[in-house]
Amino acid sequence: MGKQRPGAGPTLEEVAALAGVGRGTVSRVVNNVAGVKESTRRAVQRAIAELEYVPNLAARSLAGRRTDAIALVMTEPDWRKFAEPFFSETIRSVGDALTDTTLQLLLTQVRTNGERKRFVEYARGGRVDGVLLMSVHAEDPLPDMLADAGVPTVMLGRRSGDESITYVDADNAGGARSAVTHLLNSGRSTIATITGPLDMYVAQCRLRGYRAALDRAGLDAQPFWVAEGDFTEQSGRTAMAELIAREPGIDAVFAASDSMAAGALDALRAAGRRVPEDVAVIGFDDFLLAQRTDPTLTTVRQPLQEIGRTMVRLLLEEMEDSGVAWRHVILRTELVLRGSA
Amino acid sequence: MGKQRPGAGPTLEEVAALAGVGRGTVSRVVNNVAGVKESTRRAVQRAIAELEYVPNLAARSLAGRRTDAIALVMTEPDWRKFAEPFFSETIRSVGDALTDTTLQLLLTQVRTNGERKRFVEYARGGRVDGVLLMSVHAEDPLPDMLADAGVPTVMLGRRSGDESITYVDADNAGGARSAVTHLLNSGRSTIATITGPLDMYVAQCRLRGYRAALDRAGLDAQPFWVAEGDFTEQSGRTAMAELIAREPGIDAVFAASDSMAAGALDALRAAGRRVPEDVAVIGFDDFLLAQRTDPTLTTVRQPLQEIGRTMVRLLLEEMEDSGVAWRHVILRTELVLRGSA
DNA sequence: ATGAAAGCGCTAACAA
DNA sequence: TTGTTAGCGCTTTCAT
Repeated sequence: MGKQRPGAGPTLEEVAALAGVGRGTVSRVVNNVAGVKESTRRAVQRAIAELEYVPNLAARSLAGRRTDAIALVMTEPDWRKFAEPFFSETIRSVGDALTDTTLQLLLTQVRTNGERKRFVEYARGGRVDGVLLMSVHAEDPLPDMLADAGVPTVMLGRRSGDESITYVDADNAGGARSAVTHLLNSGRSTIATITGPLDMYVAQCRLRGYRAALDRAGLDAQPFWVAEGDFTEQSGRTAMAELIAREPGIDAVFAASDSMAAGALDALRAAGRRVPEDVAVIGFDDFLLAQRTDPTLTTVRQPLQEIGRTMVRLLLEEMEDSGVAWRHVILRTELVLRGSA
Repeated sequence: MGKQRPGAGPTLEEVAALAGVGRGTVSRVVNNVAGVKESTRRAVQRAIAELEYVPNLAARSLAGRRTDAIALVMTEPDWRKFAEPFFSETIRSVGDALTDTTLQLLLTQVRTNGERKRFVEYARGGRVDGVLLMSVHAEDPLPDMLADAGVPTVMLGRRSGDESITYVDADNAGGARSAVTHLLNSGRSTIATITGPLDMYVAQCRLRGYRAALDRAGLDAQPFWVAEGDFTEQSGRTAMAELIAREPGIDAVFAASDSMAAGALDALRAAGRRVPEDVAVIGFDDFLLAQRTDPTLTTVRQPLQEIGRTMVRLLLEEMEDSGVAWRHVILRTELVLRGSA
């Protein structure tokens, strides 16, 4: 049945003995440090293979260096959201960005305060070299707890306009503005919006962009053109139904996520509206559409692949020389026309 | 900007000095070991608070005991599946089962062989006390690698009928049988099935159950009544379209996941079939429907909450006294009638 | 009830 | 190029 407990395996010392060298040499071989005669290296490797030696990671990180692990944290109290494509896509892009490294990616869900506390102890305890945060709500104290503990931290998105932690974000206001401007240019004038949860800065920004575009066109955004969702498809359906009830003359909708856009589309069709003839719909990319049969929705596309890469890069830099100032990176979005707007 | 690196915090020794006690005593207080005078305990706690002491987890696990962390691994090469509700539900149920413990749950995605290797080193290196595996394909060597390394391991589902690793599974064959029997009892006779990927034992079992029910009724399962999907909604749509083309007379469908059932429903409606009047549909619960507006599909329900609890319980036991024989637990399923069958 | 001391297995600085 | 050694911060006997 294998060994008793992990940690019951052979040690560096036993390998050294078998290979007839000192422990230092074995350590050098294991860590690929230059300056070991090729023949000795070979002998050590043979001993390692023979004993099926695996370094004890606790000892390694205690002795000084890296942990070789980083955590990607989902601070989302609503478990249903874990199934949103935005999460799986983000996880994937971060995983991809890590393929060339030896870093182990650990995902963690933080829903309750108990889990928050447990995770902070885990991170402060030095079990990870750095932390990536996604989907952070405005009032979440986790980023500051981590920063105060000196744990290198990078967020995907920000909690407010005045953020003192390194983050990577998409140009949400700009993306929303370009979407709505596009709708205006196509001759639409009664343009509703379905926002994300307004306790999230990302949702506020997209709403701001929507308003800015209308403003610039000399139009007043009517309060009853705005309905709040929570980024899920279901909430898009509900919000759209409400909007139609309030203002039957709507001829365009900007949804702050494309899950919500898909929901809105459902609701519009259920109400007998033709899309895009009667109503044009634009969503903000959260990658749902890539998985759907009907990829006709126009979307504001976030460069998620690049967001993942950038987060990892910033985190590695912060791990390298911690204490440096935080940095903010805003990535451009792109309007992808696919026929429904 | 906080401390330099994690691990730069105060040590046990400094706490001991400040509290005027020995290191052993501080250790006892931190670990809630009985046999410390109440006044001393208080003094130590004050010192801990004062210095904001957090134990170094690497040192702790090196010095002997637990790691206080377990990993939940998704061995799924197809990243799209991460968005399936089955995963988020499983994660949630395991997380819930862990609330009363001090164990940190780490999620890990293992898609490539590189990631597999990296994770095995992580686990063998003693960074987790145990591993939970979900969605394991038949040919995946990961479970054996972990077992050989002596890492306590529990799987959700099994890779074959002859599994030598502890697992928890639903009664897949039985659930499928009861579903199809129900359809037969309702007077249906041309019953198709959409299977999961047949390289997964779970899919084979559900197919076997389907066949068994037809057999028992004296019916022959026609080969062209069977179409293979991959558990996703999209694959359900495709498979259903194919089935209709092959056999227009289908009056019932058993889908091996309810994501696929939902897709099948779509395809049926698109083809002008009325559900359940013309065709009855039953899915195997993967929890998609809980999130949908139209919860009318009849499903075979797996007790996922209990599956999560059971996996955690078995893992804890295995961590306790490792080396014990493996155990298999099969949980009963339940047919939940909701109107479409 | 508490202090002292011996490691846990490794890395890194220092010698040789 | 390689061996030796001093810790890393904690748990855990063993005395006291």
